[in-house]
Amino acid sequence: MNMMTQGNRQSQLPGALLAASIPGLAHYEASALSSLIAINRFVGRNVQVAAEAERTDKLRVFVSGWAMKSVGISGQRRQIIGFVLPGNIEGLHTDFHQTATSDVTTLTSCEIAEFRMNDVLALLREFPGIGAGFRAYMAREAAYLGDQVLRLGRMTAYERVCHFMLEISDRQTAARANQATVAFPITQSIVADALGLSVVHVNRQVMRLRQEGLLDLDRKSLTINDADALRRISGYKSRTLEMETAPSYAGAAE
Amino acid sequence: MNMMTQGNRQSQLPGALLAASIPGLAHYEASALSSLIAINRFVGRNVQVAAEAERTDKLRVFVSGWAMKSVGISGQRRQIIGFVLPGNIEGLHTDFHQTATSDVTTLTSCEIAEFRMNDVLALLREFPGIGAGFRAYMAREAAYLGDQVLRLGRMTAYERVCHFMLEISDRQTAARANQATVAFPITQSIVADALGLSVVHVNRQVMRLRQEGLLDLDRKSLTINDADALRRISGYKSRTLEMETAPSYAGAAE
DNA sequence: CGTGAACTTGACGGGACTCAACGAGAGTGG
DNA sequence: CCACTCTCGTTGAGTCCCGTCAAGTTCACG
Repeated sequence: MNMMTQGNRQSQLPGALLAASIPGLAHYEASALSSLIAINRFVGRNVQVAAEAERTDKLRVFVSGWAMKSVGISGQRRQIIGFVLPGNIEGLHTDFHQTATSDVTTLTSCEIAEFRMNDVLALLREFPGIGAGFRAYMAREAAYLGDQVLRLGRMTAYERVCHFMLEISDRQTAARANQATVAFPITQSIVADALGLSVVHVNRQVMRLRQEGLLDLDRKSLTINDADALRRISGYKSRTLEMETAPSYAGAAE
Repeated sequence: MNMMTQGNRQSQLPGALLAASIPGLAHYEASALSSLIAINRFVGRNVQVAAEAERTDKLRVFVSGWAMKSVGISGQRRQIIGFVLPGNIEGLHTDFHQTATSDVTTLTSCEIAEFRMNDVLALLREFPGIGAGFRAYMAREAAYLGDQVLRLGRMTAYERVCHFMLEISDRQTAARANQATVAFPITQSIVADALGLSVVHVNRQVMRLRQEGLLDLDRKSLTINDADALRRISGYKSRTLEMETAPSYAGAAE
């Protein structure tokens, strides 16, 4: 079921990528992070990177590729908690025992920069502002989780798909200009497990949205044709815009 | 709709309560937190303590009483994201703009210790271990959110109610010995909004669980008669046990 | 061109929602 | 002390959204 790691190599500047993933850092904090040593792993599709309740001492940044966080339930059923996209950090959400609270599995082949958690923690003692950045990052992840709860709890299948597509688009166009087409390297079966729906029903909603001309979707990419309509249907609110242009959290505290 | 604050007074030691809410702190870190100044507010039932997208500079600890975090959707519908119980911290999950990502509304009359966020942040620069404690606390909250996603996504109504009741019981008996009866000051309508079900259907599940003898429930308290059966039905895993007895996160990093 | 995974469509059944009515308890005011 | 009111809990009947089952199609890839 699982392919193994395909190769390791020393990266040029994974620390800089980590710093770039955390908005609101001061220059000296970012450069301190850049000095961290990491190992870049290249793993194939469908590889379990972390397991629930498994102790870990790694902090990972996804250089490229997608992954999912999921929990199994009673053997057959599976719920996807969230997705890890390029530039996202994984491994922050460990408890006091440094154990993960969900499985993490790659959905595509991925390049993953792995930091030693102890290195990161050592840096945190010297630069508290980095810790503030981590907390803000975790707060945003919690906001995504809140959106996921909202979708699953009180939305119809149609609304869920609209809301989900907007989030996927949003998270990829955060920094760049608003572009209609983004990567979409996941199957409808994955979408179904994320939205708490059956594959069949997800497909019905996608077909409907296609026929209405609101979006185009294939195995590789997603194109939003009418973002306003999708927002009207689902009540989607962006979580990224307000983050990326933020002032320094640490600085504001002075 | 909202009653106003009923009174303020200077508290004796709210900082100690804050420290106690964060497991894994060293003695000197806990005593540093204890020195923080707070204002204890007494608010009535159904008071909105914080609003989504509203800027806040407060960190709150609930001394007594329950509250809920919720988001509204298209006017009528409402989804409850999670609950705030006595001893819980609210206000950590703000983004870089220090804005909340959900509404917080009291479900009972509450005593709330309010800290100035800037005071807390200043302390964090001196004691990085406290920041680690906050991150671990946020990780646990994220785990609760993950459980919420699991309930809403892939569980039947019957399973959701079982899982939810176990969590409510668990979060109140964390430190104390396993007791069967815990406080339950919320209506079935609130449970419905948390579990993404209709009030009617929640009631049907509760009635069934009563008739099966698995639990007793009234407007004030919840009694778990057969925790094993409920766990078997819902696949519930405790999030508290592993936290409360944890070693120091900061210490482990040395 | 063969094979498997993913997508698509139809038919059918069931779990959960809605509507509706009634009962029970708590708080209020006369 | 007792009507009155309001919220909450409870139960039944009917409906619908969505899951399941099943079959067929398309596409990528060797």
